Amino acid sequence: MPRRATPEEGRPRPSTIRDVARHAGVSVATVSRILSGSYPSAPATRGKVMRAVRELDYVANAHARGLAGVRPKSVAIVVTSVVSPHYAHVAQGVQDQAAREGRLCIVGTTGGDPERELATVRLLREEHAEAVILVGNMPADDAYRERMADYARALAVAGSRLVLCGRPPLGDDVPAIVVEYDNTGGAHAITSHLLSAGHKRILFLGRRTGYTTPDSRIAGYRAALAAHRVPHDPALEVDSVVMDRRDGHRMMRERLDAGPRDFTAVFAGNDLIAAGARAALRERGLSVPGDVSLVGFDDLPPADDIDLTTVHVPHEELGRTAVRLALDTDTPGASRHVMLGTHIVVRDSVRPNLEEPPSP
Amino acid sequence: MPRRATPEEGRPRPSTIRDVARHAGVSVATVSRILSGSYPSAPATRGKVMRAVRELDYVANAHARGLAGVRPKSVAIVVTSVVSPHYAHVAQGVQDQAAREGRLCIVGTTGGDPERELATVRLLREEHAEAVILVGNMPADDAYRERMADYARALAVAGSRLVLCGRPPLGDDVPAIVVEYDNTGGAHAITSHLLSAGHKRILFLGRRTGYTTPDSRIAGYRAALAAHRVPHDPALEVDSVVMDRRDGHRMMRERLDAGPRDFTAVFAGNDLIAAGARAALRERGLSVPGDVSLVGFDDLPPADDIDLTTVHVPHEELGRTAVRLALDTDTPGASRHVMLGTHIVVRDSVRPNLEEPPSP
DNA sequence: GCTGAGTGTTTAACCGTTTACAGGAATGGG
DNA sequence: CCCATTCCTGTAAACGGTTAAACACTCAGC
Repeated sequence: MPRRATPEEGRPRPSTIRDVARHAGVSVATVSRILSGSYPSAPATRGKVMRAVRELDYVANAHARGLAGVRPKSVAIVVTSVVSPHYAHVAQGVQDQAAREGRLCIVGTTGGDPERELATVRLLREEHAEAVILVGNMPADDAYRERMADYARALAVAGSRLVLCGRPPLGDDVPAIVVEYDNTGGAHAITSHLLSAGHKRILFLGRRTGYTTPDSRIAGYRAALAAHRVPHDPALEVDSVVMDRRDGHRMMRERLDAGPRDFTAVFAGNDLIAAGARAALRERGLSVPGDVSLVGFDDLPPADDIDLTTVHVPHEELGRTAVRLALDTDTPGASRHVMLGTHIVVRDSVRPNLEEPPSP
Repeated sequence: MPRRATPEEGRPRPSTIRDVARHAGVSVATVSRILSGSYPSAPATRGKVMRAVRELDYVANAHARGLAGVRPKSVAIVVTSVVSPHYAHVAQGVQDQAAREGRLCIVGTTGGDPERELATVRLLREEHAEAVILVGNMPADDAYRERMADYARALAVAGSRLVLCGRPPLGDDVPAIVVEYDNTGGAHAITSHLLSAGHKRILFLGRRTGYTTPDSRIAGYRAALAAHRVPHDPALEVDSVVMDRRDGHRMMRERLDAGPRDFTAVFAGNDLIAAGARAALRERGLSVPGDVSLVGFDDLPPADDIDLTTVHVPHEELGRTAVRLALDTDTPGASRHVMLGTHIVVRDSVRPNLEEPPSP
């Protein structure tokens, strides 16, 4: 007999539905039905049961319930890190919506390590969460797509749905939901903003070929240049590896040290890079926006502090939408795809370019 | 017969331990034992089972396992919000340690609402997580203590342990683990730092009576003043309600507008307040540290950006320690209490006070 | 008085694991 | 050659819920 608590040891045991039934003088089935509320019951019985529940401080055992075939009330989100503002905001949106729908939220971090991602998805598969939301930026190669498709199928079998957040869709045959936001459009809009202010030599800080988010942003940058008939100079695109503040500082410092300044504006691939670049500019005696105009992308905390004109990304809405779509049972197996809009936020980091007046 | 999937419908069903057993030609008990690894088994059998597991892509059902009496592999953390840097860092520490020990991490947010906290703890009680870590700042009144004690007892009955992070202990009779950090010591140290630089009129921004964290910080501030025999002027303590950047800006602006400046240094209750105060000072043409010295508390992202001398709080270690202690089964029911140290980080926001040279 | 409909409750099967106990096949000692 | 010992594997009983189906009861209609 695999009883954990033998009768003689006095360790208190959480009260079960059986205890409640006994206490209320009804059967366990009645208690279950009254608690789930999905069945008519006599007011008297209902009262007795509710009183017993209160008196015994009963809470259902989530595992027993899950085992009995009721979808567990939880969604999961997997991010690289919870301290990174973008992920934190998406996670907050997921939390909000999950709480609103009475769900718990499981959070997994991978630190960008595919092995840990695999291990996490495995654990989540065991958990049978309603949805597994993957948010983050991964190289968009075939191996990656294959892996995501595997996740999607495995999770679908376990009754969970996979939601890809801020990643490109996988194809209609893969049972996954995709919630994206418009990187290309945002980059196009803010590049146009700089171009309209007369800037023609715009340094792009943070190219990272093969990664979908930076790729889309630089595509918007190039498209805007083309639309304004401004020649595209590949030498103005600077590669980044980590896309953080330190790297922004490094890129800008190296650029300034490499020779005379050949740009009047800077488009940083995200706000962290912008913050780092701004610091490097100032160290070299260049003011923003006085000497150099600067824009970023993301509209995250540092942006407001340094008065940065940037592209607003609906981080929290991304998370909320992911949960809403995943929990929307109208279209069970369908693979859906939503694209959220972005828009520029004008602060005070751009000035008209006076160095080289537009030739008439 | 409550079968969900009737034979005719082709919806794939996750493979169970029974499928694996059948596939490998052994009994379910053997599979279970081999997978748990806690029992000797013949290499041949082991090979067959592992192959079946691979071929069927089997993962155990966490609910069935939990129900069968195995402690679920998950810890939970409850915070006000995941976008707030302090909580985010603590959560990151929890994540790290949890992942290191092969655990999943459930995160709940309350938005500071006691009702949501209650609801979350309830849901977590159902979940039977190994540990429930509560981090945050709540009014330290009797009602609150009573509620925490209730949580602790209820969770203990469900087999979970309550960990209070950055909150004061509840007493030895309550089965809770407490992980604190030294607010008073840090505030004392950084106030001394200002005093040593010759500042005697130090404005404290962010008093919030009744809340333990601000209370401890202001206690350190007062103690340092006393230790240096500098008179304590209550008019130099400014109350805050929300303790964020905006409020720091407001407090400083109102103070500067209210009359002539009667302080040479500012001790902000946290780095966000410091950032806001710094912005307000600059708007009034006062430079930091040229005209006014400024220090904060927490050592979170804005601090580095604005070169703020502040008190470092071991956020992530707080989270890691919480998990470690909770999972340490050497001392099962014991209520433990750990206090982590803090130390000041000197950057460039303090200058010696020249306005009023120390009288000899 | 009997049937039938309509309520409200109970009985019992089932979810997928773990594990105490029983059982069977080698192995070795006498 | 028999029996004790060791080693592995199988059987079956929990774990704590949900729910289809059977059942009891009340009351209306004929």
